[in-house]
Amino acid sequence: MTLYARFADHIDAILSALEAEGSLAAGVERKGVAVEPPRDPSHGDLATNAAMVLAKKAGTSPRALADLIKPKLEALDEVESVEVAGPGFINIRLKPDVWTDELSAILAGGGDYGRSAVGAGQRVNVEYVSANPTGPMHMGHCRGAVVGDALASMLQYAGYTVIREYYVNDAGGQVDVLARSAHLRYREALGENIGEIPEGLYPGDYLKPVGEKLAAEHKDAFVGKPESEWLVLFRKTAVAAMMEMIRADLALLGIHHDVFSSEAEVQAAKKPEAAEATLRARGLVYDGMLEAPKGETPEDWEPVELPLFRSTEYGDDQDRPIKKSDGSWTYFGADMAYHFQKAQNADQLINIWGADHAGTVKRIKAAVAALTEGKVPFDVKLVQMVRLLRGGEPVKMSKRAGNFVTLADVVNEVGKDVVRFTMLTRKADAQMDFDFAKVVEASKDNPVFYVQYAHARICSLHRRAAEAGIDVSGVADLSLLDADELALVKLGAQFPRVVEGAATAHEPHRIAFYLHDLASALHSQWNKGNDDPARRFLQPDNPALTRARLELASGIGQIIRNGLAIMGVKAAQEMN
RNA sequence: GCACCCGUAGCUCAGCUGGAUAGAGCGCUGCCCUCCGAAGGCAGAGGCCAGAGGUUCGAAUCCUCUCGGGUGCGCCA
Repeated sequence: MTLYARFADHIDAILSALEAEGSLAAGVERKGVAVEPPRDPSHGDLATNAAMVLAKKAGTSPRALADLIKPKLEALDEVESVEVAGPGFINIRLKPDVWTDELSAILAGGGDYGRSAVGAGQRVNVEYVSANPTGPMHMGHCRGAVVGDALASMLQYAGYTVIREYYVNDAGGQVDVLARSAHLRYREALGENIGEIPEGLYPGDYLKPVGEKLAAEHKDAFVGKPESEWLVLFRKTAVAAMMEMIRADLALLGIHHDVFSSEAEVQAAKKPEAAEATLRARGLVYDGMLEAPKGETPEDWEPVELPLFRSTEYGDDQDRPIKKSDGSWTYFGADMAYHFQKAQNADQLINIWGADHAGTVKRIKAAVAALTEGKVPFDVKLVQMVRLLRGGEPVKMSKRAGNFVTLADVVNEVGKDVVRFTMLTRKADAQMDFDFAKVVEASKDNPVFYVQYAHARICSLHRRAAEAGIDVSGVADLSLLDADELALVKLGAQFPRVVEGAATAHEPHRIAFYLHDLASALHSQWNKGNDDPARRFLQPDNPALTRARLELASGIGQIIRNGLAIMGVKAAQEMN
């Protein structure tokens, strides 16, 4: 239980006591009452808005209610002083030993400090990456991969049971193109001169091994044969090869999914039919005319009758077709069934999608709401584009030539940890620049470096203490820590709160920003030692003080490690 | 035409699901730096949170409208 949760309970108990005494109207709704660290530390350690939130409903004034709460808070062991301020805030200052105890709790908790039970074991399905199996991962996929993976880890840390899932789009036209491209490479492997790769097929060299494999296994059995004889086989083989490649690329980033779901299997299992039947029975699927798109109507527009899902019922702009005029499922028709399948095995769904799919969010949300009757919360996080730069200049890419920047290239150049951290230094829905030169820069304006450096400094302290022969054995007397040092503990003590907030908001970037703040505070404390040697962590003449300060450093280091672990980044022991 | 995302310091961005005097880095100005670990430190200037209404004890945050940017918009995936 966090400090904040503990005080929320205290406040709750105090309000109940006031009700029992008759000094507060009974049964007042307490929603909205919060205990938070005040923005300005001079206001104290904790603040509650209880008096302001409840005053009106209780028919009293905020100050009057605050004055009733104040003495009861003052009576608590942990509380040093209480002030009523501003419009009715109650500011609480805690005794120093609350913070030294918290430091002990950090050290005792170790890698588990900051874990939380807010998730209460709820099953959350996080679907991310889901890149089409038509080639290697490129940088366009990278951010979603990292955000999704960090989000999944963070949810686990916050007490959710997480399913990491990848949806393999192996049923559409694109994988047919892949199969044809593979057939070309197959003929090439058999010695045929295939010349230029025709427009519309995948030109990448990565299909050569697939062609070679097919040639070795089937000799010339499918040369000059109609598609109907080989398409299914070639598609299957090529998709499997692509997925193997994609998994390897993801492994470079430390990403491993629990479940790979195949669109083709969803269709083969007749899931779309089942979803359609369910919705038809409730009048949510009907056969109707698709409206022409608004704005400029295309000249070749022809109204056709199709089975439509009544997504307008759930706020979409238009009802959406679930089948094409040839009777096959639309992407949406299958995706709807797929989400229904996920929802049957989870209490909550999260999708990480590229921002280019923003236009389809409403319909899939509508589908999930309809199929689960609103019982399964479903969040779609849109991840914005990453602009690749090198020294401020945009990196040139041409899709046609197939020379896009691959994820593997980037990871090999700057390293997994740098990629992962950098991808989390911005809100997911904000655009981001990724500059090869800047992300590896050893300077203060590179948050990756700044956080790692703080951790490395902490590690070095322990090495230095040993080298200097300072005796740091025995139990540390944490009461030797001064106010500035305790301020560092206070910031560290916010970690559990940050994790909970970030987890419930599905915003892993908050961990990165928090770690930057924490690192900044550590560096700042460190720098005080430059002007005043008495404030350095290592005090050769004072082993007891050194011991206490090393504990402080260890605690901060632990939190940095825990935060980095959520992000999937390894903490550096030293900088090179 | 419609929908979605966005508009916060000169620049790049945070802002803890509605809290007190709106923050950080870069850049700028002025001092300081042979320091436990170089890859700097401290301080200062800089804002009508795009604009206008509304909701309430209280709004950068929620609602409506306007302006300005980005993206998407047929049975594609």
